[in-house]
Amino acid sequence: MSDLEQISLELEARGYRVTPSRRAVIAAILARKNHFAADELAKRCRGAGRATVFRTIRLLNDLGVVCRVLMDDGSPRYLVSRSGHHHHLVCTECGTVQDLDQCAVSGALREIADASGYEIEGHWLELYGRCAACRAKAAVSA
Amino acid sequence: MSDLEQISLELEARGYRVTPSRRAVIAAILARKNHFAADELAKRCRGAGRATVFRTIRLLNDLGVVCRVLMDDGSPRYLVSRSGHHHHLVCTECGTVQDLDQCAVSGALREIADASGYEIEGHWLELYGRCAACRAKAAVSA
DNA sequence: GGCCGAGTTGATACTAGGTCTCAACTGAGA
DNA sequence: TCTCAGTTGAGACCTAGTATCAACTCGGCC
Repeated sequence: MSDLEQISLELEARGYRVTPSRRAVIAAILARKNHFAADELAKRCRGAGRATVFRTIRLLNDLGVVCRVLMDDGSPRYLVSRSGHHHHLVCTECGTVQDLDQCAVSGALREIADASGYEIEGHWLELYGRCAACRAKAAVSA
Repeated sequence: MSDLEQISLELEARGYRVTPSRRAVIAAILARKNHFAADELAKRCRGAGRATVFRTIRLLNDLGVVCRVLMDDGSPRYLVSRSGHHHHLVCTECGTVQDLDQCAVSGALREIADASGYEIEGHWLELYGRCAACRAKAAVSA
């Protein structure tokens, strides 16, 4: 079963209609190799209007099909990603984004909660750096 | 020495002029008890235009006088805060923001760097939860 | 004092990244 | 077939800024 079909089934299972516009947006998203800006997708995606593209991205975000990444310049991007709680490693050179399996702060949260009196409900973490490939490239050219 | 004077001196030391507009923006910022939106400040601050308010906030951000906090709904706010690397604990109920002394991820970063091959250069972390006061209030009213 | 030039200002236009509105369309079920 | 909720796209609008540019300010120099 293709990813498109899988996502369509997921949408139907949640009571959403799988319309041509939504299929177009999903196909456009799946065609992207790495992250994308919502507006850029709206421009490329001839099969759906801007509002529909934004709505569909939000829908897929709720479904856990895509997730939002904040780049180091603060601009938001979207990424086809696994669902559930995870974080991202963003390469500041080539822009690739890598999922992080473990949650780097889960251990520290309890400590912080104890110290501050807060009941911590959520957190937002992005890591920025240079990926192995870019480092290797830099080492060769240096 | 008042905070306003201290910041003015800091600006002068860096070669910036301390103009009436800047003093008005700084005074308006210092008058805020908690975080504020840049646009909201621009509306309240009669002594300076919108562009100047945004420029001054950026300047103070560079100086480390204020810092940017991302609320849990994604909207940016500014906060008079200590300079240097630190994170924030945002109360999702009353909106107060508390500085976090320790960096919760510094320990985990090396591990992640080793596992991923990334050279980690920076990170962005915000924590969201309910502060002690809001929890106490909820416990009483329950 | 007058001049110069860099720094600063505010109005305004513009941009990115979205959300809201609303009339029109669609499609599943009665 | 009718109905009605879900969906759509155009376009207006919003927030959070940045860019532009002519005008202003101020310190230093003659």
